[in-house]
Amino acid sequence: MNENINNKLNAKSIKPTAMRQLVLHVLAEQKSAVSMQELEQKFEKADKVTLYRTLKTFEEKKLIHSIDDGTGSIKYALCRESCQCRPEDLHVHFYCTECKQTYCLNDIPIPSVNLPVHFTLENINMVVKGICANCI
Amino acid sequence: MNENINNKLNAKSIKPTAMRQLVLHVLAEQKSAVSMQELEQKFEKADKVTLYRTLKTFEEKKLIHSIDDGTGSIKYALCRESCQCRPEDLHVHFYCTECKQTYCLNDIPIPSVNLPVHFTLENINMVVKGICANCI
DNA sequence: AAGTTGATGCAATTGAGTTGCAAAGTTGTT
DNA sequence: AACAACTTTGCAACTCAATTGCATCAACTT
Repeated sequence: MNENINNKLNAKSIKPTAMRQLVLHVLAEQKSAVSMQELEQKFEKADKVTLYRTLKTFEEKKLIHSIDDGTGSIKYALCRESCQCRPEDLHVHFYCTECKQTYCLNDIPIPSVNLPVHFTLENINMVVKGICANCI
Repeated sequence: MNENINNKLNAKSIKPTAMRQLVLHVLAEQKSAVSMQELEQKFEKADKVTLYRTLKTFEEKKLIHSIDDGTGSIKYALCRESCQCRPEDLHVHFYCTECKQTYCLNDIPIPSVNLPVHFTLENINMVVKGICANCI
């Protein structure tokens, strides 16, 4: 298993078990965010629950972030190195209604919103739906 | 039953059945968006499925809009008169982590996003999480 | 009044996410 | 190496919201 994988796990203080190395390896090669179900199918033998808990752990440790794109199944994608999952780290996500893929638009930060007085901000979710460049 | 209710139904060409009048009436008096479950509890006798289909109809006819606030249950709220549910009609939603209510920030339009080239926009969902003015 | 269409209500299903618990694996101590 | 303490994994079973099928009921048409 790639040395890089273990570095990433260690950097976020996640014990590098075989399962976790495998899951991280697969996540790292995705071009779009994946659901638990999709991830499950990428392994021969994979227990849904273990996968579920692995993703939970990764998310807690801010190695990945989850995206609720409104399709009913949550998608997961790697965080950038620098990401702390703070509001200012967040980016826009794009769901293509044609290829049904959810993409991280890492270069597009979520625009700031002027909330009404006395509203405080903790988090923002912004998902744009449309057709991606590949599907036009 | 209020004459206004029937006008609204007629305006969106929805047949004004007793059920629909009732549901619209309840929806109209809400200050925040409600889930199907919450709505169900506001009636003595209410069938979940009828409610479900009523809401679907209302949504199709653009009388209400649904909000996926990330809590796992979809919320519904009345559209404004002028609303066509086009991207430029959309507003930001706010989920308060304290009172667990989801509010339409009708006065805050969703900021425009510069998508990468060849991405086309159909729809945007933007939910801000935090604490609302009542809960501070 | 019969026929057509749409609305409603009940039962049952789907599908994603989640929990409980026991078995297997890992780590540290003697 | 042997043991205890803790963590991770895998199976079964459950929850909860959303959805479908189908039979019944209501309203409108000719």
